Amino acid sequence: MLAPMEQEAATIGTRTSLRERSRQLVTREILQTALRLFVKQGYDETPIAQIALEAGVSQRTLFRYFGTKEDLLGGNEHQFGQVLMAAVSAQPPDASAWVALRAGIAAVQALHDSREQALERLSLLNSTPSLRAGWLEKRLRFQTDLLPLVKERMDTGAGVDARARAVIGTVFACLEAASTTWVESGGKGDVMDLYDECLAAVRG
Amino acid sequence: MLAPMEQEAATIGTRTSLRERSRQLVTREILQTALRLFVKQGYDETPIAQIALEAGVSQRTLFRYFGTKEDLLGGNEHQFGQVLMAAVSAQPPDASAWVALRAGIAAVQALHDSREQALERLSLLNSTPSLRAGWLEKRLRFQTDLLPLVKERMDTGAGVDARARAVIGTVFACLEAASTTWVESGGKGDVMDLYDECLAAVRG
DNA sequence: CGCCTATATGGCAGCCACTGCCACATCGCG
DNA sequence: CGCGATGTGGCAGTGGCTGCCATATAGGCG
Repeated sequence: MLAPMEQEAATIGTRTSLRERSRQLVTREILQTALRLFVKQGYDETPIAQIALEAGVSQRTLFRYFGTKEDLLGGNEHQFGQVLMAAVSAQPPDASAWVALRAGIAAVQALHDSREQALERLSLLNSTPSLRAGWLEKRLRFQTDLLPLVKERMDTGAGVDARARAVIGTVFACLEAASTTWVESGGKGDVMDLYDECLAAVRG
Repeated sequence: MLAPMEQEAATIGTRTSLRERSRQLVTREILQTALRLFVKQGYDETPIAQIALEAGVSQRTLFRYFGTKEDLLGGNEHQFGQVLMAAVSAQPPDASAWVALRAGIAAVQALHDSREQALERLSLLNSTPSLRAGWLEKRLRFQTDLLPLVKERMDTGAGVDARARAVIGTVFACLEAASTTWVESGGKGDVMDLYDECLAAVRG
C-alpha cells in the first residue's frame, strides 16, 4: 500500500528523515505566513513575493511547495475529495442518494481543525471573489466525480444523468447555503443542522 | 429615458455618429476573432496578443473594449443579471419562490441568439475550467442579488436567509444540471424541459 | 472653413502569478 | 569519503492586465 518513497523513508532510523521533517516545517511556516498576511491585508493585496520573503524562502521554492496561490489557503482539497468519495461509497447499497450524500458532507465537516480556523478561512473565502471562483471550480470536479456513485442509488431510466446531477448540485447548494449562513452568523450553531434545515426547505 | 450622450448622438444627421458605428464595428470584429480562435485552438491556448493582432487593433485598445479575457466570450452577464432580476420581480406577489425563479431562468433562456451559438459557447465553457470558474463566480453574485427578492416570497421565521439561499442555489443547480446534460447530448430537446425534470427529481 | 477640445488609439513600462532552465548546495547511501 | 539523488535559489520569460503619455481624429464652435 505504501509508495516506494514512503517505504524507503520508513526504513530510516529516526522514522522521518531530516529532509522530510524540514519539508513539513517549511510547509507549515509558509502556510502560517500566508494565512497571517491574507487575514491582515487581504488575499489579492498580498503578493507571493511578500509571503516568500517573510517565510524565508525564495519565490521559486514557494511555488514548488504550493503550485498555486490558492493552495496557500491550506484547504487541502485533495483530502476533501477523497474523504467525501470514501464516505459516500461506504454507505450501504440500499441507502438513498440523499442519505449517502449527507453522510459524505458530514464526514467532510469533521475535517476542520477547529471552529475558529474554519471560520477564519471561510470568511476569507467568502470575501474574496477570486478565491470563491477557485473553490467553486474544485467543487464542480467533486460533483462530476460523484456522478457515478450517485447514479447507482437512483431509479434508472431516462434522464438519470440529469437527475443525478441535479441531486448532487442541490446537496452542494444546501451545504453552501448552510456554510454561508453559518459564517455570517459568526459561527453560531452546527453546520449540519443548518444543512438539514436547508434541505428540508427545498424538499418540503 | 435617453441618457445625455444618446440624445446628443440622436441629433446628428446619420442617427449614429461615426465614432459609435466604428466602435460597434470594432467590437464585433474583436468578438468574432476571439470566438473563432477560441474554438480553433482553445481558450487557454489563445493569447490576447494574437486576438488583437488578427483583429487589427492594439492590445491596449482591446483591453479598453473588453476589460477581461473572459469578456471576449460575449456572454454579456450584465444583461443576463438584469433580465433575470426583472423577470423575477415581475411575477405576481403571490407566486411562490419556485415559480418566480422558474420564470426568471425561462426569461434568461430566451436571450440566446441561436441554438448553435449557445451550444458552441456552452461547450467551450464546459471544457475550460478557468472559464467555468469565472462563470460560477458571476452566478454567485446573481444568487446574492436574488436573495431579497426571494425572501419576500417565503415563509418568514427563523432561518429565512438560509432557506432562501438554499432554494436559489437549488434552482441554479438544476439549471446547471439541465444545461450540462443538454450540451452533452449535443443540444437535444429543450433546456427548460430538462430543468423541470431536474427539479422534479429533487423535490419529488 | 479652420480651430479646439474631447475622445480614441497605440506604445511603453511595469506588476503579478507562474514556469523552465541551470547552477549550486545538501542529504543520505554505500 | 565520495557519489548520486534531491532540494534550493536565481534568472529570464510568458501571459493577463494597468497606468501613463504622446498622438491622431471626430465633432462642435465661431
